[in-house]
Amino acid sequence: MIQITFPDDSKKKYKEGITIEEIAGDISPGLKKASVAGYVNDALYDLNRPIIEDATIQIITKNDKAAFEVLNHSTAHLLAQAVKRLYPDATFGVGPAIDEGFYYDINTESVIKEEDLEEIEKMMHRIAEEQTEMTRKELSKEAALNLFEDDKYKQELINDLPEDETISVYSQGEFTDLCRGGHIGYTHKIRHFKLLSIAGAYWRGDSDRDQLQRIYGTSWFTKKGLKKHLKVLEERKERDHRKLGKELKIFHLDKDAGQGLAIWLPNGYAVRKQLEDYVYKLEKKAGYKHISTPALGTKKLYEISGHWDHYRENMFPIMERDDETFVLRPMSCPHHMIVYRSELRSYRDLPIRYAEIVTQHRYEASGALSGLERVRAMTLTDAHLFVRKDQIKEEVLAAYNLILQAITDLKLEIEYVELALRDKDKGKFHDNDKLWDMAETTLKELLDEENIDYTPMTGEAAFYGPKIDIQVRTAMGHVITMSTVQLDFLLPERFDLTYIGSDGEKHRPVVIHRGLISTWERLMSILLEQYKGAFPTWLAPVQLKIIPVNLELHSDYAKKLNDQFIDEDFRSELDLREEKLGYKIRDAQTNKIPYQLVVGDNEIDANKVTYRKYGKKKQTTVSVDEFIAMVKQEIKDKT
RNA sequence: GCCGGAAUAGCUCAGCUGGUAGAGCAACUCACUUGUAAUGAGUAGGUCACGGGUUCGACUCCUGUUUCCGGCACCA
Repeated sequence: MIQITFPDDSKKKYKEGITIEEIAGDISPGLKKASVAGYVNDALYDLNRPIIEDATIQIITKNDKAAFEVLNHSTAHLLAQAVKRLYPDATFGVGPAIDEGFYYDINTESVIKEEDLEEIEKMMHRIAEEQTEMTRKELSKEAALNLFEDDKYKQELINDLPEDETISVYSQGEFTDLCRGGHIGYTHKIRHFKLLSIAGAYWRGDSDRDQLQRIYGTSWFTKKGLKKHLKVLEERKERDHRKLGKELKIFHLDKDAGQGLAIWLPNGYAVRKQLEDYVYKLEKKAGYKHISTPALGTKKLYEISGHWDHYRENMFPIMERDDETFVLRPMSCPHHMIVYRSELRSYRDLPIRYAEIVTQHRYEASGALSGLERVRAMTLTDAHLFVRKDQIKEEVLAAYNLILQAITDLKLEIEYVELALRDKDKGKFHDNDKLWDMAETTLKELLDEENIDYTPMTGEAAFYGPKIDIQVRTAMGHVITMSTVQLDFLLPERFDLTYIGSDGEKHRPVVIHRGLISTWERLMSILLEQYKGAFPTWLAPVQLKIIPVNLELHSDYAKKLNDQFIDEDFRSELDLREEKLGYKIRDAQTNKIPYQLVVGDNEIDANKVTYRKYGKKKQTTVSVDEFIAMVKQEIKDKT
């Protein structure tokens, strides 16, 4: 007999070899049905894995977060078994559960197509109906290597396992897979799933190695859950910034203009201008000075900065004219170093904060380009802060808080904060260990002191230094970098930047690179998805649309209002087209204009307006002055 | 860049196994002159992404290129 301790500290004796499923069944039939797996002394156990010693257990039920992972991981195994039946030559890479489902990487001579997924799915259902048990077996490394002797991927995985790690395999029917486990025990418990897509993926994420075929899918405990998720996927497409950007005439991409080279249309530029003005004001208040430097610079400038050595592959090819070689700038830091260097600086001058609206060009891999999210020409307000060492923390923190301010004002949410560190084994980082350690330690300390949760990311640093990256999740579910604060001890060295200290000696300043809210391109993609194209009034390309009920009778009043609104700095437009009222109203609504004003006799008589807020049915009649005050307040509040 | 898919009117899409293209919306014309999501009638609009091939004949089949889409790698 063994003693099982439950989360509430109650204890009960069971025969050795009892499973989570049996214990759940002992408590209640309902719990048995809802149980998915369990934690046994904090280790994830399959539903049907025998427990052989005294243990504290916790039953995972369908509603627990871990349950979804277990189910999806098990579904990945089911997928692999089905694929193996249909494609006997198939070998497998990894097949984990992910946020919203699972995938499995497959190597086969056959090319699996989108249309084949249906057949694979059918086979999965058939296997599930066979009601096979998923059983665990632990074995020695030697035995494991033997078992997978025809599978180079599994061999590699086994050889890379730590020596003390237990090697386990899971079998269901004829199919056996290397796996750490945490399974649902029986194939027939997997019922509501869908295969979603097929894509290429490099073995172990290494572009120099094999490319496998990756099948993505999602698996749920109920039909309703699956259906709901599929609907979410559908709805995401509706807020795709590429679709909204076209519908609302925000931007245009044209292959004759060049791939990844986005064109801002009037509506898009109207929004961007508001953002530019907003950021300018924010920076001015925070003590930044704005400058302007060229998009073109000498190759030498980028050799000094180190970009030529470390970033060349992301740069457009050089241009030669007379005896000079030029490059299109991918970043603005080198120019800002030059600006700093242009005068003699005193310790009293620091911190110096330079900001610039910069258009930069980067040669991004063609396959990476996507709408406004990844482009080859991008504009942002970039900034570099030149500080003394004793000012680092204060200035990094101030920059971080400025970022928080912008993210809050834009109603965005931070997904998580990354601390990007270097990987000493990778060559892409400059090699001054002392500077690196100093920079990394400083940032870590700061984040800890401020109680900011962060995820360390080894190898993700910029070549010149570590960075704090602020990640947001797009409506499409992608996590992307929104803002960044980077600490740089290298460029001051390379440009020989100095200031005169209180001791009369030359000292080295430190540079903080700061990206506030990404580039206008990326920000626009995020905002379009965030707002579903319905911009808040302060950003909307057109804020007010005035529609006269009758063109002959009410146009004069509409024009008068429009003039007045434009004098108030509102972005107001008149709709004087010879169309029906209903048509114009629909047009204003489909263009997601915040305020739609219909004016007729009632309004003229009382010098009032009747407005309808976008998305709302309610009509409100107020005096013109009241309306102006209300909209002004709303713009001010950024709501 | 890599793996897979796609490309038909300004936009969204139909077009079965080869017989040179169609709808809705938008545009234009005419009539209608309107109180909160599409007035009606008509007109025009296409080297079916581009190049090469197979064929009596190619939007359709083969092939190359370009761009876009789903991922991977890369990244703001």
